[in-house]
Amino acid sequence: MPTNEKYLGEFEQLILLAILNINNRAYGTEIATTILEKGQREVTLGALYTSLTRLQTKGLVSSEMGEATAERGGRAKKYFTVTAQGQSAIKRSLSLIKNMSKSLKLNKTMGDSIQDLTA
Amino acid sequence: MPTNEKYLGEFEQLILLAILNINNRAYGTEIATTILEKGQREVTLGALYTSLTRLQTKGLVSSEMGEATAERGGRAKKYFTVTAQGQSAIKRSLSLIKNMSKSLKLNKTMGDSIQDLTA
DNA sequence: TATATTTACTACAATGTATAAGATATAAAT
DNA sequence: ATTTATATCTTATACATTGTAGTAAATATA
Repeated sequence: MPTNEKYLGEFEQLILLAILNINNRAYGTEIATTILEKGQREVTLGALYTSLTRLQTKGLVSSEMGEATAERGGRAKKYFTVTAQGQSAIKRSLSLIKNMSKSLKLNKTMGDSIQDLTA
Repeated sequence: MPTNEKYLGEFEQLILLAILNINNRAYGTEIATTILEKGQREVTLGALYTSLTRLQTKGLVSSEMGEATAERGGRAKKYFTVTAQGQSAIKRSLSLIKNMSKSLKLNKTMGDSIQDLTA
């Protein structure tokens, strides 16, 4: 595989999708909350920042420093944005799953679920 | 997370979907070919068998030994089937991605792609 | 100074991937 | 018929990448 077509883990997918859901310029806690609400999945901030750093190293997200929280202060926020390369990566990842899941012959419960995804 | 709700990697997803595409009772080479054709992605057999063994350890697939290839012979095939637990896992995994990708505000190219996936 | 808020560091577990070796049934050769 | 060759398939081993969490560090406001 070419360098820019490397494997994208599920957690990385979730993070990219969460940032896109926030419409970019998203910071740690905000991303974690989005994944919890939309993805029904808890994440620890340590795990999240580790992945964000790796995604940035791979050029899939960029970051810029912001301000501290207004009410109570604290450390400055770091805002993340999905790069064009990141969009290509998530797009490719979703297409792959779509291609593999369509036209499956499954039991009813499973079939409905897949149909719901690809209909 | 409970034990049966552990993380499912992208490659593991592909393998489960490939076996389902074959309608179960699928063996190594056959699975690799399916992933290549439907997923547009090459896999080495070594990587595949390693993952299959792990999936079986987790109870997501079961296996049974079969016969050798008719024309040319060789080692006996090992047939894999997705278990009920495996079906639940892939279903959960696809639902997660669906929930995270719907109602995204993206650029046109990206938007069309996602819409195509979740419409 | 105390505390809430957020990020960075460190370490280990799980998953992805490939190369090489092993096993075995048929085909071919003599 | 026995041996040798070869195609077919699986196992074993090793290392890279990604997932995850606990803990420490930084810093603005109360």
